[in-house]
Amino acid sequence: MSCASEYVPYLRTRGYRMTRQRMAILHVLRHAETHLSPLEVYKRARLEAPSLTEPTVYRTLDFLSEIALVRPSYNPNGHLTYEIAGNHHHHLVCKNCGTETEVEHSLLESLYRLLEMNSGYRSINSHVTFFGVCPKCQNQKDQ
Amino acid sequence: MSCASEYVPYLRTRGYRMTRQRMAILHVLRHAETHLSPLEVYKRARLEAPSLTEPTVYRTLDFLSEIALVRPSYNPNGHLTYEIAGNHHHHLVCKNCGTETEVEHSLLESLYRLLEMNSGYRSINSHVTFFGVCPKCQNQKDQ
DNA sequence: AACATTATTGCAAAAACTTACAATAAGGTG
DNA sequence: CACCTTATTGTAAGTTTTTGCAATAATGTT
Repeated sequence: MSCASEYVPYLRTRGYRMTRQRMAILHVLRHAETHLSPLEVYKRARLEAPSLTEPTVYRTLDFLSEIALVRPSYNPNGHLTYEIAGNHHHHLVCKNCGTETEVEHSLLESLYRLLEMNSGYRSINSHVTFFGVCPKCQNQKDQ
Repeated sequence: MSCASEYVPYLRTRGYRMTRQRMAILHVLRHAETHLSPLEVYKRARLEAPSLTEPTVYRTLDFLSEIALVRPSYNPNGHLTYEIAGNHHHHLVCKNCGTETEVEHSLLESLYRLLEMNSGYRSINSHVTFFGVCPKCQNQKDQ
């Protein structure tokens, strides 16, 4: 019985079903220390659910993002990667070396409220990835 | 003589070359009223530069982003689209209908400075796309 | 204007991602 | 437990994006 079975009621109450494939994918994401690309997810989840195919991985990641069980974000190459939803944070990635830092959501909270007031939009809750140059790479350029 | 020739010195001083293909792509972006997908850029620029190929479009858009002549951003489907760089703004896109609103960069300026102070990162200048629900779609749900 | 250097392109193929649709199986009901 | 409904998957094929490398052409130099 996988640790992912705790998501069953969450799906059930929304009219969705738990499947071996979703179980495997959620399990992989829960135990990943970092963001994973769809291909990475596929490789790992296939071990648990051998019939799993790539289209299903793409669809499932998209679906799980939709219902907020996983959080998508863009890597420096502009490709989507995924991580399990949990502590709400954003990412700051070094343009040069790719090093990642987490950004507390609280830092963005007031900006989101401001955007909502200015634009009339609601429910702004996107995960955002910022790019900059990290301290280490700054020093290298100084030399 | 295309309007894009004014970019020649910008490229030249950085050690890059102006080509018919880059000219065509810059021209297309300058006259586009909105973001364009690589395919759209390809279709339009090909009229000006018949030998143009898709790989070149992808490479050129990436290159022009790199040197800040065009600004990339993500559409609601997560695909990259491009627009000519100019007035510095971000985008707020409706999750539901896709309507786009511009967000003044000044609203983000202080956040960027805050991020830099907290993280030690520098040169945070990413274009960001936010997603929310626009006023029109909010009303539809109320009914 | 011819030549040299090398940035840039086109080509061909691979890799990544998406879609349509028929087959499968999750979970509710009798 | 057998049956029904329909959410979900696999298959096969399409589209989009990326890559390696040889051919091309933009610019500086003579």
